[in-house]
Amino acid sequence: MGNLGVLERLLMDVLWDTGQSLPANELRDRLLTPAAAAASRKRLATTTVLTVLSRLENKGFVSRDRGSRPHLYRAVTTRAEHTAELMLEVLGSAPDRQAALARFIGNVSPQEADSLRLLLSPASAASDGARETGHE
Amino acid sequence: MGNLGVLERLLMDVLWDTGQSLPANELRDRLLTPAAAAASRKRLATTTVLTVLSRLENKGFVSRDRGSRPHLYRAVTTRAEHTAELMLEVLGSAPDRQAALARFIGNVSPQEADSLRLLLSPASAASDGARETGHE
DNA sequence: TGTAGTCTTCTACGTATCGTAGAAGAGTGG
DNA sequence: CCACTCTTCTACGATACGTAGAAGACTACA
Repeated sequence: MGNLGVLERLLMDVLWDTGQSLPANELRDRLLTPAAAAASRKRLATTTVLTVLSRLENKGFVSRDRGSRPHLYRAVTTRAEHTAELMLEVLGSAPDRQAALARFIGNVSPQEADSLRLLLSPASAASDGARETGHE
Repeated sequence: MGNLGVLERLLMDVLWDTGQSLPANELRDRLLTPAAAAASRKRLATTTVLTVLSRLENKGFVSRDRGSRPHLYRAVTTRAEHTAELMLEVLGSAPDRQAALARFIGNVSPQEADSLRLLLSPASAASDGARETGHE
């Protein structure tokens, strides 16, 4: 119980990219946008999108506003949260977390290593941490 | 192209736990060992194990010594490598890596944060890095 | 060297997930 | 109340995976 299919992920990416609540039709259209269309897609039926959105809702990735008439969908978490969660999940599934972390660190890019050092420095260690990195 | 099914993973865990090359039957038996049997499993047919091992071989997770008569199977990578690779893959799939890393750091346990600091400290920054953590 | 026993390969089936979408029902605006 | 839009239900094909039998390949011993 974690990962997403290709279309599911594509939709999440659209939702993540716009921070907004969008109706299914809008989402369908944005799947043709250069960003998403990288995966060379044709126009999908609206019902297809709705089906996938329902599945995403069940999985807890999307919430839906049933009040507005065309229902509005939005991502429940941010992409960063999702990514981090996945990483933690992977890490958690290893009995040898230390070793895994070592390997991980040994393979991130130097810039990322720098970021990590910064993020780990006492200054930024505020309990919640991780709020404003502001890139995107 | 990355992840493993439950049984596939169970087998990999057995292979990772023993560093050795093992024949299919031995692997079958070790699936009943407390460690693996946590997933409450009954004894599997040898062919089942062989099928899964073949699939793992195709996926590049396992290599097989066809020279020995009962073929011998061993893990191609270590679990730590695998875990790290997965983590990197997840991280790589995020356009906002910085933010993802920030979230990640914000949620690892304090001990792990310590480990990370250590791993990132100049002392251990030898190019290859990450070799001897020696835990397992 | 023939034969029993072991090991491997091939083939196959059931289930879950996911992409895909039509058909029919529910709600809304005029 | 009627046409149109939106949603829900149902469904089908593909793929991955757990599972294993049947048949063929190989080994070892008599």
